[in-house]
Amino acid sequence: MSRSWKRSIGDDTADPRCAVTFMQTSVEESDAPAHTRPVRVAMTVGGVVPVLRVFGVTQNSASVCAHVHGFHPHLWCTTPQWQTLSGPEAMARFCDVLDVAVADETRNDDSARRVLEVKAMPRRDVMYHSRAEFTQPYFRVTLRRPCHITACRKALSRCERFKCLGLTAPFELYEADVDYTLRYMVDVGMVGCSWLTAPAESYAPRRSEKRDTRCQIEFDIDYAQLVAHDPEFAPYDGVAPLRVFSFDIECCAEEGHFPCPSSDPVIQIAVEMVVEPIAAEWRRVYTLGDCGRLAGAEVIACDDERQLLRRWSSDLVAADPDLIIGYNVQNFDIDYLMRRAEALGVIEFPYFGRVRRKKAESKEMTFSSKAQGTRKNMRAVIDGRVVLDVMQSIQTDHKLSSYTLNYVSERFLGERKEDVHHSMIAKLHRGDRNTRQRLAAYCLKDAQLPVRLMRKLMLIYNLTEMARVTGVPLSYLLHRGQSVKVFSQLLRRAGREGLLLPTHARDEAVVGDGGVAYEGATVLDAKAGYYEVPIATLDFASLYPSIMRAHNLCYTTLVPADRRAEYAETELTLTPTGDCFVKPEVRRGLLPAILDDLLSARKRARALIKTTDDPMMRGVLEGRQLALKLSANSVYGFTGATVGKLPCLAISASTTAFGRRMIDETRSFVLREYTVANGYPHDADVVYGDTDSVMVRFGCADVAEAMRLGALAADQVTALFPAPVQLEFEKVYHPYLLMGKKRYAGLLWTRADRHDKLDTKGIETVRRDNCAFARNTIAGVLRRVLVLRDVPGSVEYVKGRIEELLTGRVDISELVITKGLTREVSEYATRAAHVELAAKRRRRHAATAPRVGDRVPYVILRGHKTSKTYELAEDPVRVVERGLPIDHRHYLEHHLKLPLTRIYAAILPNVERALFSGPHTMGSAPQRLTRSVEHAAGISRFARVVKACAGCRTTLSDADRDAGLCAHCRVDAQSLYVQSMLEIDALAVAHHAHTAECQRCQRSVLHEVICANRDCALFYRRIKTQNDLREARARFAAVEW
DNA sequence: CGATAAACCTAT
DNA sequence: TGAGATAGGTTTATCG
Ligand SMILES: Nc1ccn([C@H]2C[C@H](O)[C@@H](COP(=O)(O)OP(=O)(O)OP(=O)(O)O)O2)c(=O)n1
Repeated sequence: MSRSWKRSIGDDTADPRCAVTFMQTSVEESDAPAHTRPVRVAMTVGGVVPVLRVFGVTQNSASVCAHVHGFHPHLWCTTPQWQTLSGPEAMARFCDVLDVAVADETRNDDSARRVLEVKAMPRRDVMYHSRAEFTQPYFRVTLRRPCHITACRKALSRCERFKCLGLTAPFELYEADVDYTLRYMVDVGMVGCSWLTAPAESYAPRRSEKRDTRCQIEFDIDYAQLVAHDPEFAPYDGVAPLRVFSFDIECCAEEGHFPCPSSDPVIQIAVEMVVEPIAAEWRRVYTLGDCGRLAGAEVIACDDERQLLRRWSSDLVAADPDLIIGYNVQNFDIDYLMRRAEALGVIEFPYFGRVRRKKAESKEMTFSSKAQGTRKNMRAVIDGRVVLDVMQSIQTDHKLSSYTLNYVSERFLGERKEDVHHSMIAKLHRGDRNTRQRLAAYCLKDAQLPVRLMRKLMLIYNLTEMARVTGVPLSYLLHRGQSVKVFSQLLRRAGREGLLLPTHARDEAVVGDGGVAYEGATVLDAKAGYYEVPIATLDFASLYPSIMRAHNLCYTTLVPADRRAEYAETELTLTPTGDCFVKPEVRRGLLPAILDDLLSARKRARALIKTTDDPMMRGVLEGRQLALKLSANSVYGFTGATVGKLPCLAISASTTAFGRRMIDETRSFVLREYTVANGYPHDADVVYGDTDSVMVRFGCADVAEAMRLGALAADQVTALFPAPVQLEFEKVYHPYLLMGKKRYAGLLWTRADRHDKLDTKGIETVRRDNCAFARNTIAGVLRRVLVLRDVPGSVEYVKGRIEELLTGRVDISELVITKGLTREVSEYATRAAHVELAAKRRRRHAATAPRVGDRVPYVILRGHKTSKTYELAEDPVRVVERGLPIDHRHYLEHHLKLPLTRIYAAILPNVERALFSGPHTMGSAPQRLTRSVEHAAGISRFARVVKACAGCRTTLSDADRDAGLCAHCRVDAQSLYVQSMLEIDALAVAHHAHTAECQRCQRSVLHEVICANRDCALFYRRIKTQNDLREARARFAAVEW
């Protein structure tokens, strides 16, 4: 076991007489001239051939690179005139003609043969069920290189080229859109993160002078020799010890500027190396200039930046990590380091991948999906190492209102983190060894946090499991979407049954009303109201997957309308959309089988949740369970994805149609069965339902009885439907506030003796685009009404909150609204506050401005009555720094009033009078805050400077200017004096308290607080009291007492 | 001014 | 050549 920073080179160097077994972490494409192949392979070819580099780790933590030879990509095709191609002679001619055609479609390639083989094989199309054992042969076209696949597709589309063979009809393509890496993995039965064995004597170890990589074990092997193990069974269900390299850099920018790699130096890099899941850890901090000692970390002080970069790069190579992690490392750190090294001419720097003589790269990628939106990111490509950007993982798995390291640390680790403002970084760097030591401590912390997040979120375990269940390599999980996972599973299942996936022609999707291709689920009308009796919730378990399994919905089971006559009625299922599928007894579909796998994995994850009491752990396992559920639902979604690889709306539309029928039947059953006429004390009512759930008012007053009836009804309804469809009694809401479709809140009970929690759906409290003030206030109301059952208390609470707001006592951090920037600023059709601000910020400071996919935080400032809201959005940090005036009344009118009115509509008569009139709505924000935006922004800069009375803030006449008080206030100067002193005193105390709290956070009272954590309420409070104090003192000083 | 479209985010 | 799906509520800008 490797127990040092450097990955030890011990007895692990491969002895060809022993087998090598390792866990695969990455599969990468490369190529080499065929004549240099060190191992014998089945197919003899010339020119450049592809070589797969399979990287991984042994159980002893030795790094491995297997150069896998002899695997060539292929696609399939067929033609209605297949009979023309019977016989070896015709095939040989076809092969030759195709080779020429492919050559004509290929650029920059050697002249060696491209079409290596065309072989007719008995296969079938996954589309449609067919009884026939054999319909027509399919031709497997093996090509030399991955780039020839595209060329071959183009060649096959040119019908005229094949006229000479008597082929005039267009070819139909199959599996012509499969990535080479995935093709290989599917064909050899290798799933992501699986264990592999190169058996003894099957491989050729690389002698040191022939090594291409820096892995400890490096060998060549024929692809047919490398054995892939099933991850289902021990010992191949485990995870190898992975070496994880986490780092963070600090740069020194010009005053007030964001660092720019062409001019601004990298001054520190902190690294934490860990071996997962073993707790071995090493820490190093590379500093520019000498630096005091750090506990638990080695300081490597460099005199020169070039030396620092070189040292970091070579240390990374020595550490030989499998995983490189960090927070936002792809967008910032890695890219910056590489650009910086280039600017400094440190040519050896980018060679920190595992492949010698290959540079790491950083390139821009955009990912776009409906659920995730559009995200533009840099992606670091480092051969043999997987880059896991913890920020990106959290962005895909969690919906948060901010994704800064500060915010997520607090959220997931429960600890505040300091953020050193860039101007401070330069100061600390330019100071002495002590200030640099301080900086190094921050830098190190930022390198350690990603490791802690990774552990807490169990990223490695969760990703490994997902890679194994869905079959895709780790990198696909990090950079691609749901569809490739479904595609991978489909390819595997189809392959096992001799079926081929047609390559879908990309034409315009048939889009119906509102840009939707087919009808989705039913949402029952909500009987809005406040229910004081228990409402039982019945919910189908994994509804769409269970429908697809129950009715055997699949490409392979679909029967086209004109072939129904070939089947007995009992062999078919007619779906509500009029589509027809064969029953599982005739043929079991691929999709149901895929869903079986995913759902059993989900079941295992759910079972694990019950084994722990730690809420954080439960949360993580819950996330894993949800990810598997999402994958299962995405199997359904894949069939409905009209811009995807294999849409089949008969499947997706039938699934939703069954779902609609089921929710209707469930509703009718409950209404019909649970009646006074049938001996129950009350007539039941279905007050709401969405897609797969019904909310039932059985009429009983106690929770236990509602649970009993709910469970009973669930079982009865389950019996109405084919297995594995199952209606579950899940929970009771009591009381229940139903506001409308997709909007409700209720106290949730899963057991009769105590409630679980307040559950809120769709209401403002769960929406990230509401400010915390609105969310917290509404949540406070819901808690008082539904949990404490104290309506009058809730009214008082609201009034108090409104008063706080209007008197300027609400912290700015509670008034920050965030909205996602969903596209480029120029692409918006209408103006919107967050978009205008994003544009403004770009003009101010392009490097720190929000990018597509980022969330834009803003507050609304006071402005002229004629101003549009979108003109009044401003960056919260700027607002605090400059003391810009917030439009508190805007928050009342636009973020609180309507939501609260809707909530109270079911609870209180005359909401307007009860909540929004009275003295608390008068407000009396301090004058300082009532300056208009124009004033603050300097539009009235040329106006004569007026001076206000320190007592009442009225404008002072020239005569009173020097005194600082108007005639009226001068009368009571003495009490004003006391008042002012008290105000200054209170502010000083508050400022001291905030500073002290920040010092506690930074774990040092000896130093000035330098944190600028925008996601920390304390930061805003501290700056605000600081400003208030300064102004109060200035006002005081302006008076001739 | 009222209707409608655009934008966002959520429920399932 | 990549991208699971649809339903629906609310706020704000814009159109007529
Ligand atoms: N991201 C999602 C969530 C749901 N659905 C569809 C398919 C689901 O079967 C159905 C019901 O959704 P639920 O959220 O109730 O989840 P499930 O029924 O799938 O799972 P369970 O109720 O077992 O948690 O809605 C979907 O297509 N995509």
